[in-house]
Amino acid sequence: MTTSTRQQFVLQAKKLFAQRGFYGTSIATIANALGLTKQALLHYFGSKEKLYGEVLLQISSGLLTESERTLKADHQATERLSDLVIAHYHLLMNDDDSARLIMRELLDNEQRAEKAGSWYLASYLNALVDTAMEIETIKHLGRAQALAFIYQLLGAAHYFAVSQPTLEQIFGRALSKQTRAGYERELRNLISGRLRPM
Amino acid sequence: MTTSTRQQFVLQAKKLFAQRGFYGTSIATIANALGLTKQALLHYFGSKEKLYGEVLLQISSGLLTESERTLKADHQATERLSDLVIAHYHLLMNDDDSARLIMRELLDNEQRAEKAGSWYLASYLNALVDTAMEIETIKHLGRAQALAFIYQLLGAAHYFAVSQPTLEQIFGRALSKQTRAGYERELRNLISGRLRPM
DNA sequence: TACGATACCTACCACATGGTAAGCTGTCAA
DNA sequence: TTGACAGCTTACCATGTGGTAGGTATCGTA
Repeated sequence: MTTSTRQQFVLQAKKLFAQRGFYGTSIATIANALGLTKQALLHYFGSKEKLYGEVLLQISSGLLTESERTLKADHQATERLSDLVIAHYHLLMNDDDSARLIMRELLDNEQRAEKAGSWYLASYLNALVDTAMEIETIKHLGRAQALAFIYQLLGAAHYFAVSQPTLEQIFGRALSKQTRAGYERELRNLISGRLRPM
Repeated sequence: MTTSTRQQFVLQAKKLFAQRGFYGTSIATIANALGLTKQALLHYFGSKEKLYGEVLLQISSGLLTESERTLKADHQATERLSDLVIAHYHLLMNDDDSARLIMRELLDNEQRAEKAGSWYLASYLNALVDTAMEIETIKHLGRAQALAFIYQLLGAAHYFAVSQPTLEQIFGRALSKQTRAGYERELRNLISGRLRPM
């Protein structure tokens, strides 16, 4: 199966935007990576911003549908929450371009309020907080506190996903690999530890 | 007390680099913000890269000395770890330019391996892991697992610090403020929950 | 008073950038 | 057979970029 040229542009752009950021990536670079000229790119997308928007859109809808799948499972709230976070973690680890791009979007959000950065996070966060509020240990603390808890878990996952190259640079291949191997378990420990009655 | 022009450049650059990233910020913009021309900037720093390096250096040494202060307290390892993480959290929240810039550095690390991104993290992480290894609950899991745990805490702090504008955009002023207010407590809950014997 | 250094400035440059205009080529429906 | 359109191309352009060269004004010091 051959991917359409248009889609190839989106994929290539995603990779490069994730690596070097929006300003650090020229449309010429993207196009040349596909053996085309930047005018071909402009032919499809009209402008750099629009291409970027398309990339964001695809990432967001991808994450959204992926997470909806996990949301359907009807375990206990405690388990479900744990599963959701872990699923999110794996998603980010398996698609580090997305992970990086979202993180960048988080940073740039003030400036170029593409606002597409909020989208997926918004609905996703709400779903997670709802789930957390079903749990006794959390419920009585109120929604703001539940959000804080959820956000810590996402942060723990996302930050790690984005840090792989740095960690390898600091600690070397061996230790960082080992850490990666045990990260999910540690994440579960963190969650279950917090959710046990105090 | 008046800050030297040179130092004003560093501060202004820090702010702009944090907001728009390295490529998104031109030296002309930085200089104009101080009512000077870019040649004045080049006079002091020679090149954009060097200015950036200086910014990173100051941030790193700032965080380093700040954290060393906290490291000296001779509580129990458990408390000390908690205090260290909380201190780090406050640091990032009070200096969000630093928080953002470091996060960007984490993302760009592969590319422009300024490597100054590792610096502070390296020694800091090691100190934290050492502390964690003094705790029974963690010790027997080994160093890699301890690192995972530590990294989750830092992620929880750093990710949140960097997300303020986005969160406000999603949840509005009221709830996000409330969440911010309870975040430290929740962070403590997370840590103590994990450190209790299973 | 002369000298050198510091702190800037104007002028300039080569090059990369995002984008426009216009054209060429193949496909496919009328 | 023609005409429209998709999918590109070359040519071109205005603007912004980091950086160089060379100047001027100010000031502490010999």
